[in-house]
Amino acid sequence: MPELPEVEVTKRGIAGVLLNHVITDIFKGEKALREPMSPELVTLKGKSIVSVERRAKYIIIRTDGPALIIHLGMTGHMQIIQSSKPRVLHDHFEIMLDSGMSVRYNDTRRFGLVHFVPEGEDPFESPLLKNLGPEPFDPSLDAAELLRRLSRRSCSVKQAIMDPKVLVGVGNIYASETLFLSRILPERKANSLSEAEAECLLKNIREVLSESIASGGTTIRDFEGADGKPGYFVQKLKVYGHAGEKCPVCGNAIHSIVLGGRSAFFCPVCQH
DNA sequence: AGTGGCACCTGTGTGC
DNA sequence: TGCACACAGGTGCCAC
Repeated sequence: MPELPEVEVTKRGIAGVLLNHVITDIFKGEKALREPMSPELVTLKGKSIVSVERRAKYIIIRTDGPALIIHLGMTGHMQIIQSSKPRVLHDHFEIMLDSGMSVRYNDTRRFGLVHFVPEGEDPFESPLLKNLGPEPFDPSLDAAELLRRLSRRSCSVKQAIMDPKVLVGVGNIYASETLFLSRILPERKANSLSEAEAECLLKNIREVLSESIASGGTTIRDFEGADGKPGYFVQKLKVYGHAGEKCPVCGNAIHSIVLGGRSAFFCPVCQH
C-alpha cells in the first residue's frame, strides 16, 4: 500500500489522534524491522506529541522530548485502535495515549522502520532524511529542475523518477502510471527527455499523487476497522497490474517488462 | 557518482 | 493435496 499518498493519508489520520496527547506507554515487539528498534523508545513514555509531519515516505513524530521517524516499507500500516484491543500477528510497535487510544504499527514483511531520534537532535538532520531529493509538490521543483536532475542519469526514466535523490515519493505503481499519462516509455533513458516531456511528467506526477491523496482520504474512516485496506486508487490504475489487458486509450495490449528488478507496465503504442 | 544486483521477510498465487 | 517457485507497494549496501 504505502506509496506517498498512503503515507500522507496515514499521517493526516494519526495526527488527529496523536497531537497534544501524552504517551502513557510504548509497546515494542521483539523482532527487528529494517533495523532493530531502539531500547530507548521506552523513554517516550510521559512525553507529549507536538507535531506529526511527512517527508518523502517517512512520518516524523516529534514530542517534547525525543522524536520518531517511521517508514511503512512495503507492507506496513498504522491503525488507530482502542489500547485495550488485543494485538494481532505482525503488530510490532504501539504508542498508547492518555485518551485510551493507541496508534499501532503492523508490518508483515518488516521492511519498515521505527527509528528513535534522541531529544535535542533534529530528525530532519538524520541520515535517513538529510540527503533526500525534493518533494513532488515543492514549488522550487519546476520542469527545468526536473530535467536537470534527469539529465545526469543514464538509467531508464522509470528508475530515475523512483530514485529519491531525483525526487521523492514516486513508487513503482505511480512510476508506471505517470509515464503512461505522459506518453513516455519507461525504458527511455532518463537523459533523453525533452523539456516539454519533463514538464508533462512533472504535471502528471503532481496530478496523480494529489488525486490519490484525495481519494485515499476517505479510507481514514476505516482505520479502526480490522484491516484498514484502502483499495480505492487501485481501481483508478490505468496500466499498473494490467499486462495483457487493453490500453484504455488505444485498445492495444498493455505490456510489462522488468527494469531494475521491478515490473514496469506500459502501452507500446501510446508511449514513445 | 552512478549503476546493477542482491538482500532484507512473509504471504499469496500459479503450475506441475 | 503438496510442493516449488515467482512475485509483491521500499530501501540500503555492495562491488564495479
